[in-house]
Amino acid sequence: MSLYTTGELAKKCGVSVRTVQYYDERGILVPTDLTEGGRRLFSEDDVVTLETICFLRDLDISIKDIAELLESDESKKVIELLLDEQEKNIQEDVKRKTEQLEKIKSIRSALSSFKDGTQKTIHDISQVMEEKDKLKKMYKKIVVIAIPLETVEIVTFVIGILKGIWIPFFVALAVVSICLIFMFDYWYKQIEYICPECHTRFRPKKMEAVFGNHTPKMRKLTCPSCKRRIWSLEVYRKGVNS
Amino acid sequence: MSLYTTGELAKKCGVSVRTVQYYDERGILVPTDLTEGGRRLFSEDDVVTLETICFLRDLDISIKDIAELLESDESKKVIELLLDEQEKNIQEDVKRKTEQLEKIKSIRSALSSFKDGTQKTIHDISQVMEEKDKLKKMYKKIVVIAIPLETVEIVTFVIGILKGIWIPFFVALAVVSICLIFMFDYWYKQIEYICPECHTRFRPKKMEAVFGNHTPKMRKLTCPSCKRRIWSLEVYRKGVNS
DNA sequence: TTGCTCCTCACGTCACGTGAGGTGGC
DNA sequence: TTGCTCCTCACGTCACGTGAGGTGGC
Repeated sequence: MSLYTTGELAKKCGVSVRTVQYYDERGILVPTDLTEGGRRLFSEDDVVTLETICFLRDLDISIKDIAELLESDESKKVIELLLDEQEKNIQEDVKRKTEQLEKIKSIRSALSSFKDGTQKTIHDISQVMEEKDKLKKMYKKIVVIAIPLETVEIVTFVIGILKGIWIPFFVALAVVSICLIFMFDYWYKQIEYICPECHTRFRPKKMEAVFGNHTPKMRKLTCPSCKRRIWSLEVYRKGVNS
Repeated sequence: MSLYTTGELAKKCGVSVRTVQYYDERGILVPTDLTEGGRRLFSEDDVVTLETICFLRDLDISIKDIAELLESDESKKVIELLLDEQEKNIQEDVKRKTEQLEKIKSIRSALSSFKDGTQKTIHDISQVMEEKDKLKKMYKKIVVIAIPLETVEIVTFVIGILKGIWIPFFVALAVVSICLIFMFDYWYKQIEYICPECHTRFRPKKMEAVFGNHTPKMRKLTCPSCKRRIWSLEVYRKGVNS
């Protein structure tokens, strides 16, 4: 039976000498023997142990847990519990990191509308993103109400064409128009914009809010502070519903 | 302009007092003022700074990098570089963790064929999984060779049926049979099995290897050490091709 | 005898958490 | 005056890496 020195064992298993020493210190890889000079000597069994440790460490299982596992001989359940737990941990990590990746994407696209990269810019972007969910919820509400309204309009219009009865259409048109005005008001009360030039949060004039050129997240508006007409970022108004 | 104490600021931003103190220590959140008694006083600007820090920390950006970012005012490129780097890091992490999840799955399924949960069992499983890639490669080779052979057999068989010319079929059959014997030999030389009962690595008898009941990863074999006929795990033979 | 390996402290990493013991401020 | 908050050390966390200074073993 050949015995290995610390360095030999380390090389065989692809770890550092310090790591082997550390595992001894932590009590999970105790050398089979010591020389008179105090040097560690490891057996083939120790090689197996170290390989096992490396295998578990590759799964990011903590040394504490590995110690428990190695001590509690003959317990399948310990391993299974450990694997379950570790799986959960990793799944949560993956979820978190996936969200982070999404966030980074959003930041990049938001960043492109700002000219500078000041702290204020980053803060503005963080604000936009914080309140994104609230904005989304509001738009969902609007869509949920708008769809049946649109349906009624189309149906009454078709009736008008097919049967020549136009009264339902005009009644619907009136009702829908009133609803749209209310919805606009609802929306207008809950949003504001950030000027990417001077970082001011402002509310647009109603006319601009209605007719301004826009994308889902931005709108070409005149900033009341710096007076520039510029693509501004839509955000949920602070203080509403809190 | 209202000023915040450490505790107030911490509460407002949802962090601990100690964290605020630590950020001051690291120089990224220096209080606007100090009382005569040495207590920190933070302004509204400091709130913005802390919110920015929290936003960046949520992306696991290090305090060192945050410090650089906050100091280098007016530099969009710094942020973009940071985001790029962080994105890479996170993607690598996700990749690694996804692999870990796959591994855990495999371990669970391998574990089910063992009765105990000894260190040896874990080591056996680690060995099985280490050499999995090699096994897969070998099977790929076999399949790549087997598919054209099978095709030739089928084609010649069809020719036989349609045209009554059977000579090509029998010639092909002979050739294919010889190839299959060589392939079996190739396979047989590269694999061995682990007995889940006594943890012995062994090579099966040829007859059992041919006719033994099996799944892709296991085969019912007689362990030469403990003599039990048991579902054993297929592994790549140690020392081959190294 | 000369390199080389190995040994044991002991500090550094990273972003805080957690006391301890003392004090400011309402 | 009494709680409450805040202050500054200073140690602990986790799995090692990295010297320093000394020694074993071929």
